[in-house]
Amino acid sequence: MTLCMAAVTVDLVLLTIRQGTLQVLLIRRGIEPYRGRWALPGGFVHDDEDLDAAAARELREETGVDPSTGHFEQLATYGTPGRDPRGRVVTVAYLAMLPDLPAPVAGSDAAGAEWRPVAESAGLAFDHDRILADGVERARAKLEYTPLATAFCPPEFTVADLRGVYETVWRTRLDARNFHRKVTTAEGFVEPTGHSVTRDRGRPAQLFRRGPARLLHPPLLRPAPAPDRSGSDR
Amino acid sequence: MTLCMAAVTVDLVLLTIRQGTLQVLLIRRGIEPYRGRWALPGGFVHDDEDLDAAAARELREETGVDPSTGHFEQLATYGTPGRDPRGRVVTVAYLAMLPDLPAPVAGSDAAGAEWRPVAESAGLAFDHDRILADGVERARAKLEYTPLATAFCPPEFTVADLRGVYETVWRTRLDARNFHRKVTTAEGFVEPTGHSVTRDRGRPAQLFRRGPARLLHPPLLRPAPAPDRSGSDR
DNA sequence: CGCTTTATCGTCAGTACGACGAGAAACAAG
DNA sequence: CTTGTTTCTCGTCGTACTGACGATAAAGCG
Repeated sequence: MTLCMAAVTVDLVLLTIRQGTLQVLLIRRGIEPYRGRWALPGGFVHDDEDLDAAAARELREETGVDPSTGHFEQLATYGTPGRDPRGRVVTVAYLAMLPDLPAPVAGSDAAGAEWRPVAESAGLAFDHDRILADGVERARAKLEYTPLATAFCPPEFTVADLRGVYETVWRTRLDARNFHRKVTTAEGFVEPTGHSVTRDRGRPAQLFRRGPARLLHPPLLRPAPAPDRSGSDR
Repeated sequence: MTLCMAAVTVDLVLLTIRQGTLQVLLIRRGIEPYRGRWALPGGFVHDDEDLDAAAARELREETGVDPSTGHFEQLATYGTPGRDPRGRVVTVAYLAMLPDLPAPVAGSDAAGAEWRPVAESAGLAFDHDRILADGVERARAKLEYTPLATAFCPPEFTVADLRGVYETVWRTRLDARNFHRKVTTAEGFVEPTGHSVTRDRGRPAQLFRRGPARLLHPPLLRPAPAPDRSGSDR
């Protein structure tokens, strides 16, 4: 039995919503392999560094954002032989859902870090297409039974903002009135701040902040996910 | 930046239901560290071997079971420095939900492989307590919105068998009549075989097989998971 | 001041679910 | 063979939740 030693990296699927579209932070690779191609940000895990800590460090390095902003979780691990032509590399992917950052990609050490629409992100380096797809699918599913849509929002937001998150991530249109009822009556989903704002036009909207709930009971299900979906393992 | 090379292993959380309790396959360790303690089965990933393939191989080696039996998925990855006193070891954990195997632990190469109740499995080697807990929690959650409870059942089973799976894994009691309605009317959950069997006493029950659905719409929610649950990340 | 736009509240019917009654079909005991 | 017990299966009822959609409130615009 061969004992496998491998390089261990973390890759980040950083999702946010900008200009009404779901966007992911990508880096233009400056070196081979895949030079000039877009890739997910990531890097090697240090000796004596926890996986979560490595991912959090990369997040800070790439975006200057504190991991406590938004939501952060381990996604999955990818280690198919040959996924990196330089040798055996096992990567632990992390998924983050972040609000639209005012100072985007500030302290980034990677040259060409950029928010790019997920819909136009095919053709990434390595197996990052797959990792991104898995991350997006995870985010879609989590919106159903958790209040994590608020992770895409700033500290204070309106019901319409929150609805926009669902509509963007799910690529659906939701009824504003039913959504409003669901969100405001669900226990611990959002809490009113008392303030209100006027956006563009129309009646001013109440501002809310995140509530304490970690799960939605009952969940907020997607309209009709087609008669059957493919196996959602991994 | 230190480039981290690590040994990569796979660990298996193999769950089944035996004698009305949720059980996990454990191995009595014959060598240091943690000699004599129970641990999850697992082993090193071979060179040029995919992670999924390594997990499937271990499953076959430990149980003689084909991975297509039951359900099999990646759970999470654990790589905290010091989790293995021998050096940096990153382990990719896999979760399997298996029917009660007629020939249990047959081709097992590990000396003392044994099915043991999850409830009595505290004090495992390494961080396996945590991995097991994560696996059980994942299984509990998946029963809600997937038809994977059938993975614990043999090819043909009764509604009562299936209800037993839910009751055992959730440690709850469900109303037999409501459960029967839910299962038989949910699209693609189960399909009648036409046969029926008499178990101990009582009216004979219809036999079913797994249906084609991968998701339950709407889900089968647990009664009342306490007012609030802790963060369920990782 | 109407008109448009957005936010919020309300209504109504259909679906799903929890609680529970009742019949059907087996076995065991008398 | 009858009665009782057990388990499976079908129904009923009230409540909760959801989807469709009408109506009102409160802003900006011309």
